[in-house]
Amino acid sequence: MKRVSLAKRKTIYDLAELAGTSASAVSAVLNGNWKKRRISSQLAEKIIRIADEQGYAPNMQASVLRRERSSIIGMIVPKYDNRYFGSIVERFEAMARERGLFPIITCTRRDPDLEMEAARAMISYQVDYVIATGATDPDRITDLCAAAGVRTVNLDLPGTHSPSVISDNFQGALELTRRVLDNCEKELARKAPLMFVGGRGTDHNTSERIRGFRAAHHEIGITPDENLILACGYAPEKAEQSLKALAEGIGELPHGMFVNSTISLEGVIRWIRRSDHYGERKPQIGCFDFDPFVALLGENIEMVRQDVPKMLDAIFDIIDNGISDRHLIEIMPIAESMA
Amino acid sequence: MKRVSLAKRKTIYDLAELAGTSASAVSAVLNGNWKKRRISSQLAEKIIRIADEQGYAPNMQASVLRRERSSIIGMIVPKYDNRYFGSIVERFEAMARERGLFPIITCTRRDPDLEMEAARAMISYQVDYVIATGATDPDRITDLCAAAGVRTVNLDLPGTHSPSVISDNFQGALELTRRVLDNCEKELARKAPLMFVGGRGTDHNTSERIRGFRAAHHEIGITPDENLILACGYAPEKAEQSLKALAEGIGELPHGMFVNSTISLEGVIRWIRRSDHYGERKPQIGCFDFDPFVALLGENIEMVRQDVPKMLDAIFDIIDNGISDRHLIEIMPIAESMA
DNA sequence: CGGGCTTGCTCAATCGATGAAGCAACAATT
DNA sequence: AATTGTTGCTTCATCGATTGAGCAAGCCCG
Repeated sequence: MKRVSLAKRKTIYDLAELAGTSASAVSAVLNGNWKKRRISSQLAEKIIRIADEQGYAPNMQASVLRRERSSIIGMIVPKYDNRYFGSIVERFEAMARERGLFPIITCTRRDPDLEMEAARAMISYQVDYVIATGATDPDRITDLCAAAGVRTVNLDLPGTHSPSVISDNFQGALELTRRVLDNCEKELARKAPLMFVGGRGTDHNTSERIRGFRAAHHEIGITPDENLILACGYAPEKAEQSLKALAEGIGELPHGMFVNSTISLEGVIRWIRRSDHYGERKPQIGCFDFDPFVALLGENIEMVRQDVPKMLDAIFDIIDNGISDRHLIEIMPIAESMA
Repeated sequence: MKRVSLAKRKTIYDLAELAGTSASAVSAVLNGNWKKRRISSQLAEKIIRIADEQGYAPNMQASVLRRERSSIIGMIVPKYDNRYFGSIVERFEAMARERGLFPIITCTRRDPDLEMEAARAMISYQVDYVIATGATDPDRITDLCAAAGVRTVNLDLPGTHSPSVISDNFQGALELTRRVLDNCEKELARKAPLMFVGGRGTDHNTSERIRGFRAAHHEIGITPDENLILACGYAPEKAEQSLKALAEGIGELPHGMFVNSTISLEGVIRWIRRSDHYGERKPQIGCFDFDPFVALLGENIEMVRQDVPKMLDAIFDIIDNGISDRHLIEIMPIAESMA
């Protein structure tokens, strides 16, 4: 394979020579702090013109190496396979760029080792901040980063060693469960406990949502059935298998269910279709997370949408103000009414 | 806000001092090329132990500054709001990491200016390669990068100044249209032309898909109706509006349609629900792109899934082998049968 | 006309990692 | 004993941008 000889990149020294001036003048001008350095506006204009003509792009490695701060900000994210994380990443990027920060994002597929490796890589690239989103062990990440002098914030799943921004899982689940219970009662003309499907029983979000799920039952005077709580993981297959096993075990399933994520919902809907357990009379569903296609799936599905804009406002509030108290900010999710 | 005094990061000089050796020995050992540099394995072990104890993380900015290659690879992507781009990004990251490359991803929201700005930023970070995915103007990106000695490959949408990997849009659309035509014929007991909804008439993919759409009509001896081809952009709202306008214009719409992306499909389904144009008898739909929830939406929807694994294999084949001929690789998408 | 101030620059050290060149110590060979 | 070779390091220049220190020229003031 022939390697095309590629253009040598221009440096401030090249520009300095072309402008008949010094590299430090060029640097000062292109940084925008030439007023402080008392460079004449004539020289400044000339340098800017030449830089433009030459298509100059600064070498950020050199710049970052020399500076105190890198202005690089890292985000760790579990998956790109749903709208929730997709919108988090998209908005994060935009907000970082607005602030003159360069975002670096890494997808760790809920793998604790990959999370640590990603954090280490980010440290090596001198990030100023790491946002750990939905991390399996946020505190390990925080500790690793802290040792390198890198601040962290947790998003979606909370940690105890750095500030965290999460959804108000209890209130959100309470409200969502209320709606599903209500829909069921209207349809069946009696009160009955629901199922809970998906998520990891060990993670904060799932346990808070289960707490809200229980509370909504108690509110209307019924006792949730512990056997109907299936925190079987997030994967669609897991949800499908758990429902299958439960149906085989107890015969008829409840007419309503709380599903812990769109990803789990995928498995739930598939099982409903395949097994035809419910026949014509579709169960009432509440999904903790929003997807536009789910909204189109039928009128029997309620959703809450986690408030990504507010969550990221809170994240950048923490970052912009250099807050490091280890507190928890909970953002109320939004109930989505069917179109 | 009190600023916690943060740990000073360890450098190879710190490690050298601790090990009673020189920085270059430390560098050689931690790079793994200490055999070439004839460092004794005793010293190597000692240095590795100390680096471990100290939680040393190399400064990649310094490293990249010094090296010839950065081993950073950039990807530009339009959106994170669908499974197609989500899986592209997720797989790209994994494959880059497998090769010891550090991936940097930027979402440009189909904004040509943002695309250029993102490319410039990547050049500043000394990326070795840029993958321009679904770029509105891939050739401008290629030219900008080429001027800085950065190679590019196009993904999803082709360019003419660098190699491109895209779906076989013609064949994919041909096959998808065949299926929908066939489904329609079975239902109506007669042949009739379909609608085409979504995409930009100016982009290569859309025009190729329209060509396939037309070819499938001709194959069964009917003429596609040019008035039924609505390349109205990708946004759901656009699709919804176009359908509304068309329905008002011509009265009854065809019983089948080709939808150019899941994002457009969102608007299509919403319009079908809201307008109740089709009543009980749902239209036959073919969607160029896959989404698991769409698969659950009903039996009247056919989809083709673009073959992301094969596309990325082709991309990395080009990268690994340093190919720069400006050729076009077309990957056949996969027909998804309903569950 | 000399001292002090301002303006408008340049010089040179620095950030941390890398690797070519060099050097000391010892072994092997003639 | 002198030469050559090998082993196992160290030294130092370098990558490109940044920035404190410094310096020359011009101006003002008493």
